[in-house]
Amino acid sequence: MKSYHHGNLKQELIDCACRLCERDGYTKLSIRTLAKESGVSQTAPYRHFETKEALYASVAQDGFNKLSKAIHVNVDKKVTKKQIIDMAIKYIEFGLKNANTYDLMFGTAVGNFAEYPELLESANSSYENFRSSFSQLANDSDEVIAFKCITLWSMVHGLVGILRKAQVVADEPMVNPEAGPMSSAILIAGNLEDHLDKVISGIIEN
Amino acid sequence: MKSYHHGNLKQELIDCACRLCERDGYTKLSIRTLAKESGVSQTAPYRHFETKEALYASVAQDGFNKLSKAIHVNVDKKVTKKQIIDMAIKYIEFGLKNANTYDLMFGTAVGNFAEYPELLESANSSYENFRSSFSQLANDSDEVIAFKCITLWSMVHGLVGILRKAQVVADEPMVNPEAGPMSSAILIAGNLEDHLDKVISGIIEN
DNA sequence: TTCTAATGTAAGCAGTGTAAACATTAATGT
DNA sequence: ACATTAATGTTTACACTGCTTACATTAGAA
Repeated sequence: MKSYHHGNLKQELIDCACRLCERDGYTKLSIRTLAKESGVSQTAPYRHFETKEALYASVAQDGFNKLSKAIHVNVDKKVTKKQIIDMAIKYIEFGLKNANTYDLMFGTAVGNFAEYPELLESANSSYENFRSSFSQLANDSDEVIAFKCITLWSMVHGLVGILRKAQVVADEPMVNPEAGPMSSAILIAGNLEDHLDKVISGIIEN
Repeated sequence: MKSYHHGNLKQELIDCACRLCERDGYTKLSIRTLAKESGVSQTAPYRHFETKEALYASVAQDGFNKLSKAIHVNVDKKVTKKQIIDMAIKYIEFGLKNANTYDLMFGTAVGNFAEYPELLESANSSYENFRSSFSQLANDSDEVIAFKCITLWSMVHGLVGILRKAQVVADEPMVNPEAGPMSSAILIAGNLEDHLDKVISGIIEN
């Protein structure tokens, strides 16, 4: 005996979309299957998401919230370099374990975050905790800290992208493991903490 | 008086796809419009590309070839740090000016490069020139050089991604320019050479 | 010159995002 | 308490997509 109104459709759609996006990649997600999965007509989702991009935005937002939790550091106590290294590791792990969601967060599927204020808010706040943690490490001006943060973030963000490609190629036994940049990337993956220690030290001491 | 056979369809499809992918993003590209553009039936492209992904692979390969040219450095003469900085700038410029193609090269649209040997070859060779240039800068072991290369590449690659997001957000006047990481990224963009000098020096001297 | 492989076409399937018109119900104002 | 309105659902339909299958044409090898 189900009622005409679902009651909690929007959230169920988001949850379902998060699951499917992460499992199959956002490209494979269709609004129709999503609706079917929630036992609702094909076009019902359009009452809650104007376009598919808006749905993506919600999934991405959820991703940023999860990322925030994953890398969070208590900034009330003095933050150590080790904590920043740990943060970087957690970030990379998040990117690798939630690869498909990560695409949605940092790819082009959602063109302009400013069109989705909640998404922008979540994205910014996941960065803010990182920035304020990092700022405790050195006595730099705000501007210098901003530079260093972007540098570190770029590197870690770039590593996620490269390590993912490396994994794919490495899983393919046809490929000569000596060739190309990917084998080097694999090296780093096996030695992540040491590597990040060096790099982060380099950035801090500029 | 046009003949039944096109004569040069494959190359024309690739060229056209490159143009359209860069203009509108690869998501917007359809095989049908591509066929129409080349004055050929809808299914003709399938004689040259088994799937759409195979077509993407060709576009990506073309992208890597162009990237190689854009960042190429003569390794016969002694390579200087300034040349590496220049290389990084050229790389970033390429990523920003050919943003949509860059997506295809480094995103997930082409899942496994190993399935497209020519693409893998082009991708690897664009990295190889960078690596052999960089290796002239310091007297490190191959392994240390590999680490440093990946570090620098990650950072530059990450910067492309972040600067792109920053541009989008910055072009949207609704957004408070003081908020979030993107305004910091913009700072870096305006001061790219200095920034890269510092970072690259840091990586070299580890 | 014949045969075959390469390359083109036509028709059609199953699936997509989304718009428009309509149905049902929850919320609200009197 | 009841009428009205807004929110949320359904049906139908359009234009588009990637891709398959069966068939047509032609270039190049035997």
